[in-house]
Amino acid sequence: MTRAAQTAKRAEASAREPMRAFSRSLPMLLLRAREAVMNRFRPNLRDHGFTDQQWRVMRGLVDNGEMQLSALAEDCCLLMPSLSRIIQNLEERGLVSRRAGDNDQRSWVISVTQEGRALFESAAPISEARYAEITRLIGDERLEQTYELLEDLIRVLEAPDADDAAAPKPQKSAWKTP
Amino acid sequence: MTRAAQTAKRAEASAREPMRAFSRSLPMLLLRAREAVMNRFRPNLRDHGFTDQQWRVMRGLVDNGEMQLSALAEDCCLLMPSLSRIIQNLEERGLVSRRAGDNDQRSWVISVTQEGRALFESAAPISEARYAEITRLIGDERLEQTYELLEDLIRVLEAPDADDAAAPKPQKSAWKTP
DNA sequence: CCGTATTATTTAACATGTTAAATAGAGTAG
DNA sequence: CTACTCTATTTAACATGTTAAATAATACGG
Repeated sequence: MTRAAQTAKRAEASAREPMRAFSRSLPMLLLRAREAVMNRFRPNLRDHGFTDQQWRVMRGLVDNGEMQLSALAEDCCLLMPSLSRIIQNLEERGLVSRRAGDNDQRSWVISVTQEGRALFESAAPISEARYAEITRLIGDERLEQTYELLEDLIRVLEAPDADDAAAPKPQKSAWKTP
Repeated sequence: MTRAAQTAKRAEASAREPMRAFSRSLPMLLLRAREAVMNRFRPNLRDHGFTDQQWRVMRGLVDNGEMQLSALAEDCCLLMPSLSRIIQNLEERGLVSRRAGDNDQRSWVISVTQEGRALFESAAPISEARYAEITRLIGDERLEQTYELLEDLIRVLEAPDADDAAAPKPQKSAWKTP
């Protein structure tokens, strides 16, 4: 049976079955896949003194230059309370610095220091090599398919349903019932 | 340009570029995809008093019946220290119980209590409905493709490389250099 | 200009992730 | 049987995830 035929057969079967087996459910597969990927990067990150999240922050800042905290949180997929602590940590280690926002005294703008950039650059080549290794193991074409499916998945699920099933955020100026 | 052609073009390009943009890298896409999926389930889980991980444990136990702690950890993708605390919590709430292993007094065997099963079953239908909703939004065929790609990804990355790049675990009876 | 609502960030409290060390039972060579 | 080694689980310590509340600055209607 071809792969396409297998896919079609399962798609047909999915209408009948109550829920996919736990270990093979979409949430578990995404969790295991991410763990499998991160396990390829972690030894290098740890060797350079970074947690996963600290590395995401450094990477975001190096890629984008100085950023406001809330934008950095969005970019790194971190909640503000987590990012707040992470920045404090990185700041104490002299890897990032902050300045007040230009037009808004509530906001902070974060950037990497020279030391931060140097440490990042000492770790980055091995991370790139790991990424190339992963690409080689999966194959370019299959990896591209994976990118596209995941981006579609994110786009579809982050958009609110027509019937508001996912508890949509209230709009900025919510009208009140008269 | 067809989707396949786009895929091929990007695959060709990937050999040149140093690393995919941070926000669209495989680790970030997997993280965002999982968050997007879990956000569909969380409101229901919280309504019933479960964290993500507590729900995984309950689901694993209901699916598989009583399980040894270490097997449960593997099944739920949890580290033993985390699972140890989670079981203590669920035990205090009367949702699971433990007994000593049959042949090994070090091990514990965990099972859901009647109350645990009842609470699980009160939350499960809405979770199933959410899964069906996600399936509808993505489409059966694309979801099946996603399952296959993720399972491949996990299988390939969890297998140790030929050159042991991912720090393979030492075998049970490691021979010593003579 | 004032009072109020809104927004950016931080803090608090508890659950989990992560790594190392501690505990205790099981297995094994001698 | 004893000493040594492994193995299953727990504890400890610190970082992050998550939710609610606190702070402080901004925006806005009147």
